[in-house]
Amino acid sequence: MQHIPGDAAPTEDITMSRIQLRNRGRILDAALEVFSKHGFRGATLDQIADEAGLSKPNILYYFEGKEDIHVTLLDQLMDRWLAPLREVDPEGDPLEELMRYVHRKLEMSQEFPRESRLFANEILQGAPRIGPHLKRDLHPLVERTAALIQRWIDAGALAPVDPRHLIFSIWATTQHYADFEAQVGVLMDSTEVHSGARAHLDALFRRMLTP
Amino acid sequence: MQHIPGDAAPTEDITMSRIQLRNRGRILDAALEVFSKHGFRGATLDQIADEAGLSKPNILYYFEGKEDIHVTLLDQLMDRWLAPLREVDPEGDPLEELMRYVHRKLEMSQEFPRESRLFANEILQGAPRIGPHLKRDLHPLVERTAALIQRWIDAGALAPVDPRHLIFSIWATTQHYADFEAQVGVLMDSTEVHSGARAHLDALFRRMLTP
DNA sequence: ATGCTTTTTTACCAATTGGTAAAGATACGA
DNA sequence: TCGTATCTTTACCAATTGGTAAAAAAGCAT
Repeated sequence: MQHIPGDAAPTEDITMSRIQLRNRGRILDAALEVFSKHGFRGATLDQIADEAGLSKPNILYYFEGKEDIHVTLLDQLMDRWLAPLREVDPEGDPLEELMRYVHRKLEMSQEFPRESRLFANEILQGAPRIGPHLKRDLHPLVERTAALIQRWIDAGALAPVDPRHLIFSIWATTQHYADFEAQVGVLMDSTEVHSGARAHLDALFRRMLTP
Repeated sequence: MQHIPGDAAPTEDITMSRIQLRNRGRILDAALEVFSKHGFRGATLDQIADEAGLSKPNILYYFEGKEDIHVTLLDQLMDRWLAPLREVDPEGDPLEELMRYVHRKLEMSQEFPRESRLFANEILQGAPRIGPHLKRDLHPLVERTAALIQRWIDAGALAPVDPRHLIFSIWATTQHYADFEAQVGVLMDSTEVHSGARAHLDALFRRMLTP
């Protein structure tokens, strides 16, 4: 009688049946596919329903609406996306910690290109739905990391760099391989992209950061 | 009697009246605004008409349809976008030529953020309309430039880099400031973005490329 | 002014969109 | 196996979408 799925669940899932778990999963995966390809406004519920193998009304049984699906997707994404930055260890070797971050970001771009594109789409369109999220979660995390990098620089463990711009450059170069895949694919044989990118970005940032 | 504007003009404008020139300009500018914000599928003719200060049917008097506007915009853009790469001078000083390219790309990202986002949107969505254009125009240009860079490296004038990945990194880092402006704006005071980016990218690529 | 062309508006479509109501089918515990 | 709660389908909407037909209004050369 309760009909949890779509209803604005205040505390979110108290319990979810196996069917609910499976279908919500299918829907979110289908939505990731469609949203990452066409952006929020360009995606349609029909496309998502088709991709998920469910009827449109059935999808609206599990989610309150198109926006609900999109927001759920972005929320889930944020955690996974910020994790590598959180794992930068203040106690580790500065250069190796940052290089590990570069490599993890590149691997994520290669392993989760749809997620990268979903995020890119949202930011491109002015971050209308994820904006507050960025301010609340991303901003303090970047501040903390920038301060850490600055301390490392002051200690002489890294070459002097603007920490925030460095972070931007890492994001830009790694995500480029996912977000601009259609362009990269035209210009390079896709077999050599992976290893080539790894070696190149390693050299680029190692040279930049070695004192 | 001829009604040139929207009609599939084979050789394009033979002559265009002042009104045609003005209104086509207005429409393309409005369309750039809307397409760059919402992508092709997310943009509507009504929005474009509104932004242009013209009625929807009037817009369809000047262009064959939504797609025609989009393609026209992308065609115009490609020339401007590829110009800096074309201007890399094989006779100039290798390092300074590439640094000049970096700075020009960054300036374009700052001066024409809408164009950058229009392009990013198109690529993100798999380059459905500009794909052939990329293969025909961009690919040979990149090949040529990559070969030039390789020659410079072989001559010992540049540090050894994968030329294509270097080009990707330049594109990624410079366009990031336009395409991800919504994110950059959350993380940095917008007054320091411009000069900071310039100094940072100069250091990044100079360090990377200096033999 | 006149007659012609170019431009703009008004009044429409047919298709697609996100979303709903309610009946029907299915699972599942007692 | 029965009853209840969960899940799914069918049959719809109202709003928006890209686009058209045709009349009305400007321009403009003579």
